[in-house]
Amino acid sequence: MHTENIISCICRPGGGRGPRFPKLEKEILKHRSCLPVGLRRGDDAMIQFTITKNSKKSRARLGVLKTPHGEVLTPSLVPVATLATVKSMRSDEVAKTKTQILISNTYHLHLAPGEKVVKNAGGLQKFMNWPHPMMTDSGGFQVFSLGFGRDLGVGKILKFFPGKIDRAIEKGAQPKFLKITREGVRFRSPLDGKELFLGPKESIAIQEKLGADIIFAFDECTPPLVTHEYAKKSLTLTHDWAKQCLEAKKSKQALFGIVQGSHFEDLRKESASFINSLGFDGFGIGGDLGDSKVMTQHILDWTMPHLDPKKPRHLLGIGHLEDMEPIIKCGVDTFDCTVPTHYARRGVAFTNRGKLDFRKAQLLKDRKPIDAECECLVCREYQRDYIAHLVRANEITGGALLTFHNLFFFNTYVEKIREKIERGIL
RNA sequence: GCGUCGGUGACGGAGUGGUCAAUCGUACCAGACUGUAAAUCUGGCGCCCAUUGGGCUACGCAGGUUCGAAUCCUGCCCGACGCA
Repeated sequence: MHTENIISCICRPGGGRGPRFPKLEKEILKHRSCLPVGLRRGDDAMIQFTITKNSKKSRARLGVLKTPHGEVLTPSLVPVATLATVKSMRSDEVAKTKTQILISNTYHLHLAPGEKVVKNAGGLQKFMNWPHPMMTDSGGFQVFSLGFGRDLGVGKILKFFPGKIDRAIEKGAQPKFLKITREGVRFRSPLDGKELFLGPKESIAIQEKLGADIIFAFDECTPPLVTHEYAKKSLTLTHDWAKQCLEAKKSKQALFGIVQGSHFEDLRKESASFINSLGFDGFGIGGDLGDSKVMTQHILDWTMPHLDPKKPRHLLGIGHLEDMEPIIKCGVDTFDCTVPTHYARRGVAFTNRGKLDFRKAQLLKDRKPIDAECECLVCREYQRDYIAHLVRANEITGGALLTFHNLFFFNTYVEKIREKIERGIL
């Protein structure tokens, strides 16, 4: 039952036809955050998710995610703007890449410039001149990337790791540079050694000041190579934090709970059911995603059936081109990924004929656009030789042009997937 | 013309008798990158074979000293600066 309805029953007995008690209503609404977690459902939040079509061929669906800053047609890529910028790009340029929504980061924005600065500016959107939808990640990924990820030099998906059995992370293990406790995580910045404590309450407080439309619960993103025991223990922590996040939130921002459970079927199912039961506005699917794309698929297959189908599901940190169709077919509505922006700054463009590395000298003699079929501004107005020159000369404009193209290309790619769902072929 | 200092791999620049095919940086070549410690990181970079390894040619040029020279000596060539 929706919160507003509950309040309505209390204040307007007789299905709304009875006498009204506006003062009581106002009072209850004021203390809405004191309601038990289970009663405080997502309808408080200022997002609305409408599914416009369910695929008959897969779990894929089309939807519209309404936020106070506009609508997002789903499935959608969420480009990453960690420090309140899509690196190398102006926000008005990003808007021309078919980007609908961005995600920024709690941990990094807290360290610089600090959430107060952002709040003073009127929130993230005003701060960075992006008057469109936004999310903030909770800092949970940094528990991994600055923790075991840093220690072992591995990413979310384990590709190859020599001696991986000896390096398995056992229950009770701690990363070298941070400490994970029941209350939260004590970080030490690898940049300047600065300490930062982030737990569910801290993360939510920061995200409320940052003011994105959608915020995420603080979780422990588990590394690959964890034992079942470690993952299980970590899961109780993440679940505990999830409840605390719901309790801590006072704003009307939508809060997404994050499903963990590593690559273990029982834990993923348990986590999905539990997170689903708490009354979040939507879901994030996080953590390590196995050692192959097949495994990622399994993980999604275990998870999705346990999540309320009416609520949006965001897959955290996945989005190579070849990943998109499979994850969308599993029922993912939004997903963020650093790949398009990250690769661009390394000189790599994505095209209909594969990756193109602009560091290669041969492109200096190439007068063609990045991708003849791409309709982005860069492909219409610039040629490969110039971009190769910029990249090789280490000119920031090279990274900027490639970022523009990659974002446009990735967004167009998702757009085509949406069309496929629309036409019933996916 | 005299004097001083100097000439090292594509470039900048260490090394000043053996452990030197020569530290390091740049450039170049290759590879990696999935909720961004990321305009980053890793590897290669005289030539020829090779799996560890081996052979050859090299520190301006030509000689010399020495068991051994990029390193010491002599001459020459070139450069910078100073004095005429």
